[in-house]
Amino acid sequence: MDRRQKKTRESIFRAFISLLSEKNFNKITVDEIIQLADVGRATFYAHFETKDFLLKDLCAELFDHIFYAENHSGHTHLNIFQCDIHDSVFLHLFKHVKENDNNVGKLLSSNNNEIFLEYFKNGVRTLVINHISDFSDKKPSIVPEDFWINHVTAIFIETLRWWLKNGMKQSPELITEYFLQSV
Amino acid sequence: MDRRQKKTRESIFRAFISLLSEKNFNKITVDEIIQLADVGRATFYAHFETKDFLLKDLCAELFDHIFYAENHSGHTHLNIFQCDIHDSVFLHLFKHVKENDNNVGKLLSSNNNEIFLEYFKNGVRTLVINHISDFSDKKPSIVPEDFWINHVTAIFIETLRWWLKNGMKQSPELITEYFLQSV
DNA sequence: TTAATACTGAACAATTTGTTCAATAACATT
DNA sequence: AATGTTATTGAACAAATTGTTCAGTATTAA
Repeated sequence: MDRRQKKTRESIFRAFISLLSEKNFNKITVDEIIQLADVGRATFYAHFETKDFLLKDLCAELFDHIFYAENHSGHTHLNIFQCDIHDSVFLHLFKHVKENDNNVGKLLSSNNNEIFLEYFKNGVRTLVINHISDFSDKKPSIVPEDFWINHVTAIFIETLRWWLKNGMKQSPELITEYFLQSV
Repeated sequence: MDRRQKKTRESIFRAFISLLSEKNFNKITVDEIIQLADVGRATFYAHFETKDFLLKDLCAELFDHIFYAENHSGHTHLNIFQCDIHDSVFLHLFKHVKENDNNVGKLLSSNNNEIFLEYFKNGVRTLVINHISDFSDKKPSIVPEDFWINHVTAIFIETLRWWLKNGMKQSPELITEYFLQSV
């Protein structure tokens, strides 16, 4: 990719994240973004069709490298499995968020944009589906499988949000314990 | 309240709910609302400062009579306790939503507006706090009290959303069982 | 009947959005 | 270093939307 394109794109993302952390998505104007990013108006629209697409692209940028990756044969798989095999994937995810807290954390805790949360939720859901057998001994027999997947996903998300809201005081290991115990 | 005011207000709410069920809050224009509600532009702004306030007022309209009520001495209390004492409050809440599914249900299942969900969540949270002792025997000892309140609240909300998303096929009694068992 | 109040609808300025275009700058390649 | 390609710029533009104003009309409560 052309160096200019990359710089513009990153500059817009940076500005956008900064604005998102202090105000609601719907209150942010394109003018604010391009002024903070210091790019021309036409440039913005050359990169992103609308503000909605900007948000969607940002989601992809932030999450895809955590959740998904492509191997050489073009298949998509869960990228998170490639990391340290000794951690549970959930502990691993908590660590990811903590390391990256200027971006993912900031956005997940500012309860602004469903699109963002929705995107993240889908990633976690995929993860949960792949690990649902770890929780099957805790599943009450009367609830349907689909309910249970939803349930575990929601608990993970809410644990994460609680952690972020309270300033990530606990270690990722302890939070993982909270998560696992409360399922 | 003047009969005209009441009619106008209700007409706007009706139109707004109808629009909310088919498109995102941010995509709805004031023009669409007043055309569907069949009221003048100036009238709309005489009732609601902005579209945001309209949403907030709608939340109050739909939820306050479920969650809160004022007694004659002016104190606010949980209205839900006044209903059938034999039901658990949670079963009761599921019933409320089912009866009112053209409004509350429609809006909660269309994952559009955080303001709406946030408002609802606060009501549920108050409820959970008042009943947290019912769940204390299930609470893992390592998690903090505040975490646990969050957790139970989230499970209730997610159970409700799952139920709505799947067309409320289960009875309120069964869903309450799902909820209680998965805590 | 009357006085107060709510509604109307059109007109208005101010913001915001998304597009266009010609000029300029940065880039990759030879 | 020269060249052709591509990205960026900034200004100008129409269209859509917001929120306000006001004089005229209709409804209400008493």
